[in-house]
Amino acid sequence: MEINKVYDPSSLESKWYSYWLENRFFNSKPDDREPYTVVIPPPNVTGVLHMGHMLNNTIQDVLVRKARMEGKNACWVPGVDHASIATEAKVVQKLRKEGIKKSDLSRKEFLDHAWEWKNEHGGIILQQLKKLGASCDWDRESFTMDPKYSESVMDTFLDLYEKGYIYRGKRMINWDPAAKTALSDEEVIHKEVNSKLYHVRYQIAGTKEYLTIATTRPETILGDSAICVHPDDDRYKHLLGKKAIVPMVNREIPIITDEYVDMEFGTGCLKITPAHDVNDYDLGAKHNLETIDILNEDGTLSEAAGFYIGQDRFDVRKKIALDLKEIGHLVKEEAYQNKVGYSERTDVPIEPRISLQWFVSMKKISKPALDHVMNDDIKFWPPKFKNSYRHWMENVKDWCISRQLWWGHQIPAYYYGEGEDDFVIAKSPEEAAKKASEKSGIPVSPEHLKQDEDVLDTWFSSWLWPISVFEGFYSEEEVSYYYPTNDLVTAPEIMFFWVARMIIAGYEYRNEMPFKNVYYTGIVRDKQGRKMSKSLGNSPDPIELMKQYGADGVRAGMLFSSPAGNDLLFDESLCEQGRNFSNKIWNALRLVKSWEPEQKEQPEAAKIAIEWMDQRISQLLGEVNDHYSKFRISDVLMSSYKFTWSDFCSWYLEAVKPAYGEQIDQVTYDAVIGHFEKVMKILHPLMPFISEEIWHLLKKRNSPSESLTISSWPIVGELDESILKGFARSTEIITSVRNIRKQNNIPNKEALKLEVRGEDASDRKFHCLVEKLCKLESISTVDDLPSQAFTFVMGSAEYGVPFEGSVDVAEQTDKIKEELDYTKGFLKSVQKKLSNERFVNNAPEQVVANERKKEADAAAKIAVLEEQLKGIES
RNA sequence: GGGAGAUUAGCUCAGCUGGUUCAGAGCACCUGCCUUACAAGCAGGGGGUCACUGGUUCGAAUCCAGUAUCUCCCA
Repeated sequence: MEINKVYDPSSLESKWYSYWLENRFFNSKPDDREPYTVVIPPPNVTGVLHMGHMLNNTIQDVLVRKARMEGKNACWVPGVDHASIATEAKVVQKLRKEGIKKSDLSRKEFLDHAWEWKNEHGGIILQQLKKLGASCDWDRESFTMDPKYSESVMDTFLDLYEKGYIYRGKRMINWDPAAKTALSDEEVIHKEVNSKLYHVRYQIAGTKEYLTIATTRPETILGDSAICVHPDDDRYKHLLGKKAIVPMVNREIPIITDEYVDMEFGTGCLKITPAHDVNDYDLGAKHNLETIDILNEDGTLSEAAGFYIGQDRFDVRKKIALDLKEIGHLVKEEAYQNKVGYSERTDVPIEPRISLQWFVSMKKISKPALDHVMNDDIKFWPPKFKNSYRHWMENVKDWCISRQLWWGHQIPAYYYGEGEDDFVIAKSPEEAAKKASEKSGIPVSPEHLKQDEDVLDTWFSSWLWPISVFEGFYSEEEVSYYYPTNDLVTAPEIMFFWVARMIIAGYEYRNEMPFKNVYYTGIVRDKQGRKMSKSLGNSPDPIELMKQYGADGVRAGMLFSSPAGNDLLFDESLCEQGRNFSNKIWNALRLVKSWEPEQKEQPEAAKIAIEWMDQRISQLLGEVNDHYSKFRISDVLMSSYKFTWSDFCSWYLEAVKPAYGEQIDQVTYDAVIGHFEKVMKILHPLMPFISEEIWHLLKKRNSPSESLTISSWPIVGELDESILKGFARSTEIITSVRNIRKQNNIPNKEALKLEVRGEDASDRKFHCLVEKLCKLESISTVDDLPSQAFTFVMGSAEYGVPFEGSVDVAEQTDKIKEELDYTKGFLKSVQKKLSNERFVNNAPEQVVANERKKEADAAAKIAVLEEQLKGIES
């Protein structure tokens, strides 16, 4: 059979992916096997595949494929979330291009457009994941706005409202003036920015005196309702009870005291704008201050401001500074660094704003979620994230869940009157009418009800993900089998947004954890350590990468340097390394397939190599299984990589390789195929495509049921250390002999002899290997090594390669002396330790015994070297 | 401002309860090789006061304290 010299993944990958799908290897139904469940962190429906997804989904696929091979009923549920803000923005933008304004559309018309967009362009990312080899059960694809899913969101809202966890209230919230919606605290990103501190003076009413405040947001003085100083601040004691006059608007506001004020900061005078600052809001409530909302929802100034009406807040900031200067109220401006909240989605500065919103009261409902993580019922990998989780949970704030958007789950609140409390929560207008009639005491018909215009935060639906994807609110059939899921693989960035809330929902609705393990991946950064982002343009296109290096190559590339929770400095050369690895495996196959076995005697070297390979695979499996159990996926890859390249290819295949022109014997051939199969099994979760391809080339497989994807994970056998040690020793001898060849320019073709003195009998078993891999004519045991020889010492055994012609005596002597010096120094340090009574008395017996062995070994080696030296010099 | 973590070879990182896994791996680098699977390769090789300063100990990369630098999270 002709096999290409270079591995070409392009056609093979699509072939195998289709094959897997056709044979429904990824589909799962409850049965009597142990389930292994993973729910995908649903990407944003507007999303396209980026490197973060690649890392995250590679890891999930590795875990899922391994579990599948272990005989578990593996179920990986794919899907996307509806991403209220992002999708709505996308649709608005698209409509604008078509000349349609959102404000000209009815809610229904807008949603029709949105659904059209979703059906045409939404969820591209799921298609892209197939290129990566993701073994999801695609029949289970979920969307957070599917009918059943939506119903569970409504029911949850209803339930939590009835339990008293959901309330409606006027609060200070984070307002996104671009998206014109409220946001939760988690959707605000605090960034350090260079801004200015404006010092503005206010006249004291009825005097010629002034006081000066410092603010980064001078436009908000139009909404000031007090000046606050520290009660102990002697500078201002005489002003208490007086009033200050707000510049420009000339409003008189009280001067009050509160210990909240930091006397050291600025001038020690704090202006209070309850409508536009969280802390000021609290102070305002405490001191019963007027709240003057000077901003419109789009961030322009409102009528209440009195000036600059309709102008943008940032334009006004510049203008008011000039105008204040003009009237002599701007004392100074200084450069200042402070943190400003930005919208996670639209990246505009957030405005704190008071508004009527819906909230989930978090304190009580989140208690079990804190406890079960802290006691490791749910394990975090790496565990260091428990700290920040606890911190967040212990200081959890109420969750603002209403969004002033249309795309999403419309809040099931129905208003029947103008009063703040004139509403009911219901699943349908009919039900609402019934409830409203009861509540108000007057008959209300559905037509008279007005449903809340707002939709729910997207996370209010995705927190139900591990339950709702199995329709767990309506049927036990699937959820009782698949829930709790096993492993969640996600980014630490959404620990609060999502992970914490899923845990809360899990305990609230199933009284059980949603997953047993949470594996936090690192962030994919570029070589310079910068986060990969669209705006920086420093992220490669994953699809292009896969074209270039093969999906397996990219998967390996992602895993090479991704210890759990550590950021990954991505470099394309890692994918290149992955591709090279694919090619290495491919060529190992070419070698094996070039053999045509025949009935003949098995060489001794092959027999021993096979024995060793059995052991080595068992040893590797032990390591790999251990790494998996600790979610050390990059170590799984590294162990498998080194094993395959070095042990399997460089040592094993070379050891069993028939001599040129000869054929291999059947027994060895069968063993090699068997080992190759095991290697493919071990590599399969990491590199599914090439391993499946090779699996089918190694042997004719008669039916899809014999595919690698659904084959069984190999069993770890009993370890025989003597074989592993013996082989390791023989590789050292081989390396030494090769070294002699190299240093003395002895061509490979020239057969050499090796003479040995003082070797253990057990080592002779491996002589045939040494002979073969060093191209030796013979190995013989002698009493004295010839003087004309290149020599080396291992332990107390001495090896020599006899050499015709003259040996450079001086060079040989130097070499031996160097080694002798080192060994003597080593012996001295060991003896020093052993002569220390406190060491001998305090150290564990085993440690002391080890030191004694070191001493004996070193002494023996010194004896050999000294004798050698004598031999040469004589 | 509060908290968490990191600092080991040129780069990316292992190194568990202190002692033969103690100074490691992969990549990069250097030197030889177009050796009949693979130059996307083979064989060999050189690189590190384990950030710094003290302490505990018979013994410290490992434990403790402080210092410096960096990263992240929260307010």
